[in-house]
Amino acid sequence: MLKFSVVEKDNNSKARAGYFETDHGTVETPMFLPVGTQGTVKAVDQNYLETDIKAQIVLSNTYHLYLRPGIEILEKAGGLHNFMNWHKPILTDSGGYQVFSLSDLRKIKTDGIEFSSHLDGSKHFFTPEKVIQIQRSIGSDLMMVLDECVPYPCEYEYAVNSTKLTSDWAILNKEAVEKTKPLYTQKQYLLGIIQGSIYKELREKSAADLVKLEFDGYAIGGLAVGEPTEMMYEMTDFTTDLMPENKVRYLMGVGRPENILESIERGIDIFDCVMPTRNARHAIVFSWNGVYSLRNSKYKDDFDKIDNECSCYTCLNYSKAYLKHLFNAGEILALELASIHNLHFYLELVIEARQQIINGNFGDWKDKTV
RNA sequence: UCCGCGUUAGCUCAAUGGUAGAGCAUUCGGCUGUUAACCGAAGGGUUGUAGGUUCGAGUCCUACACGCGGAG
Repeated sequence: MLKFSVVEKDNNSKARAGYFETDHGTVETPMFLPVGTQGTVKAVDQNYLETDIKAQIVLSNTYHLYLRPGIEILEKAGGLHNFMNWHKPILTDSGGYQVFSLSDLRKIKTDGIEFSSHLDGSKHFFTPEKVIQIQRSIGSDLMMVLDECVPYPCEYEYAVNSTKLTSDWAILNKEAVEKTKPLYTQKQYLLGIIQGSIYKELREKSAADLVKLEFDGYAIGGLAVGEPTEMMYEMTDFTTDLMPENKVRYLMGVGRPENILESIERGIDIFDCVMPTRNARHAIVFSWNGVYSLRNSKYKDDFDKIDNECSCYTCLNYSKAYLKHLFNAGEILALELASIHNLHFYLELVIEARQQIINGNFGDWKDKTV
């Protein structure tokens, strides 16, 4: 069982500072997971992730790694940690999100999901058992159950059936983990995913079904898929009350800096999102002074750093004008430098949030920051 | 000097005599468990100049200017 400890609780909200331990190290919460779908956080070398960005854990993806390079290569490499030379914890998503994002290429059946590979059109069938088996081959420290991430809006009738499917699969995921063993030396834990779209009674049912199964931690899935932000906050707030206090809580796919702080306040411990990396590649940078686009012409002769308070590699060495030039010229260094900065900012944000919770000042700090 | 080809958006180029467009560039948006170094929108034109033919000319005719190639 994954041991999650709460270090300090906020007096005025559900925010909490804690940590959990894996065989690849401790993760202090609240924490943000850089997204490394294909065994790489796009445009950022593992060395920067560890030393400059101070990432404590990264997320990777079962579906993508299964298609390429494939489980045979991953096993030959001795697992993903060895393969990508990353020595800290890895969490793998199951492919449930690809049910949502590759909706034209898949068919959902009662016992699993049929995918047409987006790479070569070949057919693949994902079941809860199969997804656990692949995550064994990957060797992720934290595995995710196979679920269905439904779009927004979602008809009630569809959400009822989908939530039941995710609950049924949760049982099979759990059994598959109990029936199999890790291929490598590290322990592997399994997190359940609470679904239910925007319907509170379905979130309640989903949470109840999953809590019974005693997962190592619990995620909220199916949010940040297009619903209004207030609705996302409300569902998060509602759902964290249904989740065990002594298990890590993961809000999948969220989000913007303000979404993360608001969700910490509502009791979430870990987050992942493509936003800092994808937006970096699209010339959008985050800072303590807000978000801005290095595409804008006003930065062409702005020789200040992206953020005067930032201590990241990019800000220590380069100006906005230079970054803008690199983006305009289509130079790949732009993608790397902006990604390093954004991830550094996201990590600093959650690390600072943790410190503020411990100091008993989270609420005031959050209000000033958002 | 003659012959041929060419001249259309900032650039490279489209457009059977019938509402002048595209790509790139520029400017501005959007990205939330990555099919995304991606996607979208906007601005931008006396079609080299001056005439002519025609209901109508970027398109046909004449002259001139400029560029490229060839001949002498």
